[in-house]
Amino acid sequence: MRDEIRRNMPLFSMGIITKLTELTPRQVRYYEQQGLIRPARTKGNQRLFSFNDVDRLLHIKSLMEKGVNIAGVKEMLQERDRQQARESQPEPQPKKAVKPDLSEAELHKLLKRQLSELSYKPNRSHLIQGELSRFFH
DNA sequence: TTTCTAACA
DNA sequence: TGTTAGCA
Repeated sequence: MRDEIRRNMPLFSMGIITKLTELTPRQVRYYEQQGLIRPARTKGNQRLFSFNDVDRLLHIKSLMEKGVNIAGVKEMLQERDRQQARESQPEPQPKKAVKPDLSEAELHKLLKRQLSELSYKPNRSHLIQGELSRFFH
């Protein structure tokens, strides 16, 4: 898996990242504070982001745009990290329908939790519920 | 010129 | 989240 090395190679400055993701530097730094990403640093303490960081930031952005809060985003990304860990490590067990079912179920849990939290926000709640309703048949 | 940290009318 | 101050 030398592809992982490429994906994690620190390449992009803050300026490139903000253009690539359309996030503000403030937002990017805040997400780092929250432990959502951990970019490398230059000798001058400048952040250097990898393709993986870009990926995560875009993921974060899309979730935030749907009204998911930081806590929710954290859980979603943790779930993504768990799946990646399982893919990198040899999984000697059943080859097929185990991993997908589990992650799907957990995803639903998380979304339900989000939905109940959002119900206290009279403002956007109807929009969010409309977006998320397809997960609860 | 760009980015960093810290802090707030 | 925005924005600003003061550095490197």
